[in-house]
Amino acid sequence: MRIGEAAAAVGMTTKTIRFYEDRGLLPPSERSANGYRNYAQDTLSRLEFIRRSQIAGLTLAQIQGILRVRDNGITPCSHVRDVLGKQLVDLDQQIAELTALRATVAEHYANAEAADPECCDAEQICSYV
Amino acid sequence: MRIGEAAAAVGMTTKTIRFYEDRGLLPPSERSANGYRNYAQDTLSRLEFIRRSQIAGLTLAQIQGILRVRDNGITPCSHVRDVLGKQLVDLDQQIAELTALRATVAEHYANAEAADPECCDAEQICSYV
DNA sequence: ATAACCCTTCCATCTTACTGGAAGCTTCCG
DNA sequence: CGGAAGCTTCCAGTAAGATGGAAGGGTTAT
Repeated sequence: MRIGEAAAAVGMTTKTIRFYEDRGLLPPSERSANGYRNYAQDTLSRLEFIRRSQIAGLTLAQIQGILRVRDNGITPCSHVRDVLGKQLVDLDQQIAELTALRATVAEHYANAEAADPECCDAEQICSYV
Repeated sequence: MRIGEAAAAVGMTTKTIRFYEDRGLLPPSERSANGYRNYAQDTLSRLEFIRRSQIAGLTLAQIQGILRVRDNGITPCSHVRDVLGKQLVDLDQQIAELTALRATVAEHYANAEAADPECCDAEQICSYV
């Protein structure tokens, strides 16, 4: 199947598929006599895997790591488990940081709501931040 | 005071200060006869305001908006309140998204921990993602 | 045959907030 | 006087993940 057909099948653009090939997430594809890329079913599975992984918040670099393991003939299970574990830790940290930031901003906001409009001293630009 | 001195006083680099000027967060500064930038105290306050705002998670574009209001001679209180309110809404949404993502990843992770290492079917690359 | 697509490569652009470096002044210290 | 800082401008590059377009050629349906 040609690139446009593959793209339509998985809901990506041809641009994106070429980009993935360029970035090494897809192996260089077979070409037809006219130079067109020629894809088999397994490429669709691979593209769908990439999408599922992205939905799980993995970066293309992490996805590439998993695919490389698989391409070396090893079942990537334990590698995937590690990546997911690290992702959980990262997410927890991001959530904690955002939550702390939210608290800070909420405090500033409460001050800004409570205070007098003539509050702001020109010298410090704004006393609420 | 020259740019290096100002930078040291607020803990930024000279590069950053020039960058802020370039982006319009600082007005074009006065120059000494030799062409060097020459700063007064109020620039330090402004730089510190920028930093405080960044710690509150505001973007340079938002900060610039606040500074523009102040530079027009208006106390930016209500504008700041609006920006902070929007920031709170944004943060809540980001936190909600990350929390949902975390739940998804945790589920994948739990599956990956529970299953058989021979789980992965080559066709779908990995059944845990 | 001609329009309407599809394909190729390569290069540029987007966002954010800087950072690094080159080439060339000025100033300070000994 | 010499060398080390410090200053100037301008240009390029970073992460991430695409997206857009130009220039050129192939394919298909009518």
